[in-house]
Amino acid sequence: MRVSREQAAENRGKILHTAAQLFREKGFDGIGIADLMKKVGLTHGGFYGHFTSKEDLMAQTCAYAVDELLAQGEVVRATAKGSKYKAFISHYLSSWHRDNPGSGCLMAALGADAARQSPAIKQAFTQSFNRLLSAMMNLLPATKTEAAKREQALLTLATLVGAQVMARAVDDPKLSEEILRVVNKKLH
Amino acid sequence: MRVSREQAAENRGKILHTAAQLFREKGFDGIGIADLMKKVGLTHGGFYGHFTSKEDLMAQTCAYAVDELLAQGEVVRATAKGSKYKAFISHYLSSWHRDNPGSGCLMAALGADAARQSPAIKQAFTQSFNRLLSAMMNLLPATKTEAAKREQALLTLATLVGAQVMARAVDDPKLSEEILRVVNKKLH
DNA sequence: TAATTTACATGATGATCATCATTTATAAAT
DNA sequence: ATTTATAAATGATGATCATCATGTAAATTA
Repeated sequence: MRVSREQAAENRGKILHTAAQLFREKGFDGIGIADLMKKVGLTHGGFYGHFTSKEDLMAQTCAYAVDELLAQGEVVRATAKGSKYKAFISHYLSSWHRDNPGSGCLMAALGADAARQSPAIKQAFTQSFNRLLSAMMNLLPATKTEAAKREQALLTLATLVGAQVMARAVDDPKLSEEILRVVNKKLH
Repeated sequence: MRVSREQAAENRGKILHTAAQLFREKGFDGIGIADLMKKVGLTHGGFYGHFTSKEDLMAQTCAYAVDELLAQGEVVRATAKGSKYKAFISHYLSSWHRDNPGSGCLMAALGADAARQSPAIKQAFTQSFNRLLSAMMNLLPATKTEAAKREQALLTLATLVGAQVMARAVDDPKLSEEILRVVNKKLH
């Protein structure tokens, strides 16, 4: 049953949005095409009209997830009272972010997965990384040099990603909270 | 064909050692029992005499990998000229470590995977985390308080893990080197 | 030496997976 | 109004997976 052009485009967007969430929640290997499409509200057969393969979807999802993250970041940025940089750090290290990887940082959720994937996906991931890094640099005081901003953004991003990976991996709630709290404190 | 008790024990150890390597290289979902056993030099059927399930192996592998890491850490520690803490950081952020996740840090290789696994595995992972954290604290000057050592170890570990995850995920060799170099510089 | 135990091999099970050929229904084009 | 194009549904394909029942040969025990 054919649908309208706009309906098809909307379906394609839904696949990307749902994939961006499920991949981050369950990993690239943790979700299949059939389950993904069921969540979208379609059957698995229609998938290959929109994407040539699962790998194709994985690559496109990296870019899509960053689009969403940067849009989400604009909101945090607009509502921040004091330093936008510190507001971002606190937001990143929140327990909400820890408990909702599906709408959170791509690096923390899929960085380790991406490292094991094909060159095509690693390339898409690298572009996403560069976009996130640039966004972080823009939160830093304009008085600093570009080189200094880049170094600080790299260091801070590494710390944030590692903290969130560890906070999510451990079972002990107190330990998980401690990781987020201590890193948040040290980063301010 | 039955083998001797010691041969059986050695086989069990080989399974753990190989699993510890392959899981870190390919992720928990990236390697199957049949391929793992083939790498050990046995067939898949023998696996269930040593472990009750793949999940059982995953949990035991977490502890085993840390045993190896701590033994490996003793070597670095013994051969370090100056500060053992800084020697560890440089070793962690080396390109050798980036390119050999199979014998590297458990957190960086499997942290994101562990977050998605069953409580039993997250529990084993948490114990491994605590052991690694203690080992890091022991590298810090004895003059500091336990609380201060713990905070610094947590912060540094987060930064190291995040840096290695990112360095492995990106495709661009120069960018990957930059991440390791900048974080290494900032951490000294 | 004979009996027993058991580590591993073989082969099968059913589940899940990505992918694709075919069909169907409906939007778009004529 | 008729034709054409196509998005999605259906169902099948072969591959891979974890797990297990059974067989076998050799180590252990008696």
